[in-house]
Amino acid sequence: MSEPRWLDAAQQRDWRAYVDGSVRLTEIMDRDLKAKHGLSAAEYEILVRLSEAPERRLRMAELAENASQSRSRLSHTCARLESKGLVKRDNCPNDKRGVYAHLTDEGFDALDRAARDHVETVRTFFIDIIAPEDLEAIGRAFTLILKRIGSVN
Amino acid sequence: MSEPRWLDAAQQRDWRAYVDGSVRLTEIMDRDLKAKHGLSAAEYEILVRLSEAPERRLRMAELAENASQSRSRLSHTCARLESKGLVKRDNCPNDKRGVYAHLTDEGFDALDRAARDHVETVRTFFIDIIAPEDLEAIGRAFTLILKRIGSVN
DNA sequence: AGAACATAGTTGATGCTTCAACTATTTCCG
DNA sequence: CGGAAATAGTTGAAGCATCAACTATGTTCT
Repeated sequence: MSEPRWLDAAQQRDWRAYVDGSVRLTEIMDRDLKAKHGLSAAEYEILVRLSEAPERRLRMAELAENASQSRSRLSHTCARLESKGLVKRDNCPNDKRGVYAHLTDEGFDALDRAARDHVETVRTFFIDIIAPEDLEAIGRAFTLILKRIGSVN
Repeated sequence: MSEPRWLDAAQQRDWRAYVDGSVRLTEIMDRDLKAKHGLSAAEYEILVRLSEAPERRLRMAELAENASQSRSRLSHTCARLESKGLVKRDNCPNDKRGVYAHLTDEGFDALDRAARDHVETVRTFFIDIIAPEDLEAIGRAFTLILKRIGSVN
């Protein structure tokens, strides 16, 4: 067991800023979405991904992947969304194990309303206060992180 | 109700990279900490903040603030940590409403062990793959976000 | 064909988070 | 002083996430 390679002062400062900032940012956005539209972040993310899919529908596994959720979590959340009438699930004709989740018209409208508020919050607490070149740096960094995580799983 | 100011393609790309990346990064780190040391991220964060405080103790409210947790959540999590013997709570002599949470020796050791693994994970998925100047950009950006959020509450 | 294995998705139990309500103490201010 | 309001912290209920177990179907290989 070798000595750990501790972070230097600058690394620690930046890492901490990220951890604290992202925790609080997430909290604000979740609360906002819930208060104004009754949607959890997980639900919102599912609606977004479905809205962008061809014919506004996706297989459960693909939806789980896109929304960065476990299949179990997706099943539960989808059940809730379905009971709200925002999503509907149908059997897949080709693969009898499969299920398509698709956005209902009502779901699309709910998403549209939520997204209009959401983008303002994203601007207020993220986009509009970060220098464009820093935003690019964030994009680069987290794309790398995603790649790194992908290569592990 | 005016038209929303939608994000342009680059902003959307960077924002999405951040959202997806941070969700998956958090997930990996939480899982790692839980598997190797039986600690949730919330528990770990509390131990860290206590370990850095003078005399390794803090008032509950201050600890909640430092660890970015609600007081309610802190109460629950502290109760769990206390039952594991990692933290102890005592009444505050000055303020009879107040409570000090302090790290036990056992808690300090548990944190030390966890931190040694944690720093490696942070390096593997964050520090070591991000260009230093991009890391600085992240530090700058999230410090601004924290300031922005702080000025709201 | 058919046995072994892999994949798709769901379910229920357990545990953590959130929210609102609550007690107790302290501060503020007429 | 003394009542109103603010602050500290806890609690229990309800909601959401995680985990392991499970059913059902599809794929592979001999």
